[in-house]
Amino acid sequence: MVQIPKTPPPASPAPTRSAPTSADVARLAGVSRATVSYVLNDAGAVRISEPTRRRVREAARELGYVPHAAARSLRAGHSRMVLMPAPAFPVGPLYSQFISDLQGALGLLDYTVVQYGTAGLQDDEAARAWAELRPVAVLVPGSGLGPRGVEVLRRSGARAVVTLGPESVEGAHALLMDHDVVGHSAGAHLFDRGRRRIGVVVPREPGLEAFSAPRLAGVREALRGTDATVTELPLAHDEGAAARLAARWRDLGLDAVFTYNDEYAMLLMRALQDEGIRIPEDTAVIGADNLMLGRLLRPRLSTVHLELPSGRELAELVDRAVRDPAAAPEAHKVLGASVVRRESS
Amino acid sequence: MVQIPKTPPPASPAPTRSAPTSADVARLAGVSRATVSYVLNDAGAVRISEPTRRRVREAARELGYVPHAAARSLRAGHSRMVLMPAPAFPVGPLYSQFISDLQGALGLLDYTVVQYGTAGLQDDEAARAWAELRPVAVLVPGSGLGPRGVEVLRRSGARAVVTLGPESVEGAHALLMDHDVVGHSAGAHLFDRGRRRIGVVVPREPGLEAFSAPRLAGVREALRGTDATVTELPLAHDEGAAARLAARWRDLGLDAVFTYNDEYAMLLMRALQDEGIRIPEDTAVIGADNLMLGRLLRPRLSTVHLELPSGRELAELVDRAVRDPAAAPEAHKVLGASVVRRESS
DNA sequence: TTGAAAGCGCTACCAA
DNA sequence: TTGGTAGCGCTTTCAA
Repeated sequence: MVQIPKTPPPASPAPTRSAPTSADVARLAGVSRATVSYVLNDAGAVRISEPTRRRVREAARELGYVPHAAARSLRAGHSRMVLMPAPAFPVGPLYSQFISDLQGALGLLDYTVVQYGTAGLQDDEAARAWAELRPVAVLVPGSGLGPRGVEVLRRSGARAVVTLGPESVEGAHALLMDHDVVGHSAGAHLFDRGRRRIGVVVPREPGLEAFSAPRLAGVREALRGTDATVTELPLAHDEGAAARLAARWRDLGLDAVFTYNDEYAMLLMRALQDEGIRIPEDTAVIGADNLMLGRLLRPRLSTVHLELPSGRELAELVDRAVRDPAAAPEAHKVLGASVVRRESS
Repeated sequence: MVQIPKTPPPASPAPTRSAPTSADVARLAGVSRATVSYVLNDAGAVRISEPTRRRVREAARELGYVPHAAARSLRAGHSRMVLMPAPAFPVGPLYSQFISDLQGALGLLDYTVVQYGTAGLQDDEAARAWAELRPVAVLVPGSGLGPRGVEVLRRSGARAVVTLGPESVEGAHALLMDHDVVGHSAGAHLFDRGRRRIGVVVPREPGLEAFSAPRLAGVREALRGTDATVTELPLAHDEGAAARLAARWRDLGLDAVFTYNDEYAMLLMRALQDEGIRIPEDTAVIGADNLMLGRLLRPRLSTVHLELPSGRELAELVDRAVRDPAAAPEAHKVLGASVVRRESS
């Protein structure tokens, strides 16, 4: 890093006097703290004269008063914070978009979404860390939360715990996103296209098993009882690995491959084409996630389009659960999948 | 959404009795709240007998006691929360990775990173919302924070405010990530390769101006005083737009193009190739961000590799600033750029 | 219409 | 070695 000298060392901004409190505002406005609270929260029950209101607001503005969320929620006994663990590794545009939507939708319902950076904590440990913040609801993607974690969160006052993952957890609401439907769609599609010796790419990258295993299982399921075979193809997301796999492609004798997602499809297609294998004549290829890049490949990539729940739907589920925390946990199957056939299959 | 009936409506998990407090633990263990606090925080100054410790821990475990972060930090007068706004739109793998690293590094220094979902709040409004949480430090990417926002945060007790963006803000530390170096590298490279009529893709997507404008400016800068020309090419990230741009490519008479990043490069390359334009013979192409996909394109994509600061470096800057909040804000230029030449230029 | 004061859960000082 | 207690900043009930 290159230090850039600031021209005039700016007067250090006021020797870190601590933050103004409502008492400071009260003092400056010449009223009590209660009055300050009434004014700033637009308390309906109490009538405060207009001149007083003005004085209070003025004082607050002058001091740069910002209420202290911790104190407030301590007093109130609850908050409107919805907590999610921050993803530990880069996630695709699909999921990012989903999070954004969800944040927006929950924001409309006056919740505040907070992504908590849980670096390396495991299960119950993580649940405890989250519970310390006393969120009103917790949303957990993946399968990192067990029944004990759910229990910890509920006992600490979380009125809704929602998992987004392959299976439901005792005591928690569940948005079942079983990725086997993705594999199922892909497998059925390839079978319909007359393919019988079907490869399935399984990423070697850690953290992806949660998705890859069900997708593989879905393919198997779709082909159960047919004469088609399924071959598992472990593959790291780098060129070398793809080239090595492509080199033994003819020996594998596959006539189709489901590549886990569009990015692995691009990787593998490139390697196969460099190897002289024709797509789709020799090998049909289908990806998943319906990313933009699939349309840019040649041949254009067939893919499985994922239908995630809308942010609004999930936000409403959370809100319902918060309002009636005693209700039995709901479990919803929310992952839809549809094949987008292009040229590669 | 499809409702899946749970087989036995599970006994609603204990009529939401509220969370156990340290007083509950004390009562159960037959000690005072002070003792509970000492034991659970391993207070060094005080010696508690082993049997007592055991009783306290046992009681805490039995009740599922989790300390209340708000109460704790209210009492302590500070927290170790580092707050960042959650990105409002999907960001690339580069930035996601950076955030992850940063979270890890700050975690090692015992900070907790929280991404705050600031849906639609603007500037000062957002700053105030963040300030309510009384974070010890605030990290703000982009240019959404003005001097007033910084002031609000500092007055509310934030000991470090760090901006990650094109320019430094009065009162805040700055990690200057001026993307003009990216454009500069690209422009210089294309010039060195003998190109003189240079196009620069400018994404139409909102939210990207913060990056695209400096990248464009960098190209201009690199070519200032030469005989080369720079042509701005607005482009939306979809096939149709790319095809339309490609259709008038020959009229544009460009012999090189810097595509903003690798994804737009892929989009445009595909459209150009479909139009029969040879790369790099007719038009040289260079992207940026050095994504995996560039290596998979044919011809292989030249790109500008971005050197972001490591998470550890930034974490240490934050830590320094927190420890000495009175110190004059530092400004560091942290964005490095180097050309990775492949086949497309 | 406004103020006094209790108390949310926690920690740390001082006393026993 | 342990307990009592004040007080962090806020809201809200009760009194004036």
